[in-house]
Amino acid sequence: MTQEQTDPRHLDFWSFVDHAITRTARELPDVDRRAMRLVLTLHRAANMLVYDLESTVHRPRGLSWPGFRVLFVIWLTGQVEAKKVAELSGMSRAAVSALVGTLERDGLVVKERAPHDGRAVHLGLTERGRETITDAFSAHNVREQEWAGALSEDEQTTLIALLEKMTTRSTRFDARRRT
Amino acid sequence: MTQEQTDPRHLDFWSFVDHAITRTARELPDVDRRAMRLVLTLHRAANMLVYDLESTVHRPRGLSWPGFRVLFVIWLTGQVEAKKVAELSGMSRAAVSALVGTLERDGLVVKERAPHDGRAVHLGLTERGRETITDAFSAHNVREQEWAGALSEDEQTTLIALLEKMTTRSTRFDARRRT
DNA sequence: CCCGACTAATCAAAGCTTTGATTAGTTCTG
DNA sequence: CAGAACTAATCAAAGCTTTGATTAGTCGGG
Repeated sequence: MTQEQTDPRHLDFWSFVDHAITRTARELPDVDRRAMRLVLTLHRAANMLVYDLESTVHRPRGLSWPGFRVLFVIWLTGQVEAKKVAELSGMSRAAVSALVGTLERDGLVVKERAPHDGRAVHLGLTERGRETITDAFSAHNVREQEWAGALSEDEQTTLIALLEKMTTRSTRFDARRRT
Repeated sequence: MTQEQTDPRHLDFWSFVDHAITRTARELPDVDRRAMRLVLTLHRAANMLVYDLESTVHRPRGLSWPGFRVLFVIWLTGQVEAKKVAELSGMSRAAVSALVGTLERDGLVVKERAPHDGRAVHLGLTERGRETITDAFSAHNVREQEWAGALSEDEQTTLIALLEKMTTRSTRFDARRRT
């Protein structure tokens, strides 16, 4: 019932995925190892990337990662409804609402009632918001290039295509999305 | 200075990446579009995957995504120090400490002082913890297979290889990692 | 033996996220 | 035109995350 335990002391961040797959397959023989490795690897890659970008680029500029994302969306769309920002950034409306609170307090975003709909709020950047996002995005892209540079251009193109294929096909089995 | 704004109302979650790249390249001509697309696509894929797994598999079983990850690591390693769990799961020690608090309260994890080091805490699963993680992981893997099934086996293998290459090479430019 | 350096865990404060309820404003329908 | 149905935003409560400080225990050198 209880699995035999090997000594975990030799494990580290890098060897953990292999260990996890081997051991899980022993416990649960029906497991699809390839799918398991795919999800573990994808999750880990995204986490590392975000942690690195946030700590080297955004926090030093006083932005959080979600704050950067919201600012980025508003920068690219101009005046937008908060609802749209939530949809485009993949966040919940409540999260955007809270986030805009701090961005407004920090003088990066302005909020005003929409002219033809008393419920909606239109968001826009302040001058300082614009300066912040262009500076942050430039540094962000430099760092992105370091990450992408681990792969050849063809490899990058392939990776993008595979990720896009996986996400667009996820609608076929009704993957849950934020509404 | 201020960019001309197109009407953002026609934009949606799927078209946003293309729009973002086109518009950013217009504003900041030096941007590397491929690197930009890579990071946007990777981040989005990982988010969709986690959101789907968490809402269809884990929340219905009373687990959060981070809670699942911690339980998973303890399941695979047996008795471990909290520090090791943090290292293997890629979380901070403080996060693990807080998370273990709720997992212990929910009767899934037990905490005991390490025999030969009065500072360390050893973590283990309760019987209920073991039942919970095996049930959750089985459902988790079924769902993973749906995601992976969007790609052929060769494509899955390629995707895994590219992600691994990118993450292992990230050490070459000193990507920040949690310590 | 004891002091200083180190290390494990936890705490504290601030911020972000989630779901579900609430408030306010709009639109459809009879 | 009034009420019902709907929609945008916000609030509330609970949980997770981060960094930096604190507490407690270990260990090596003088």
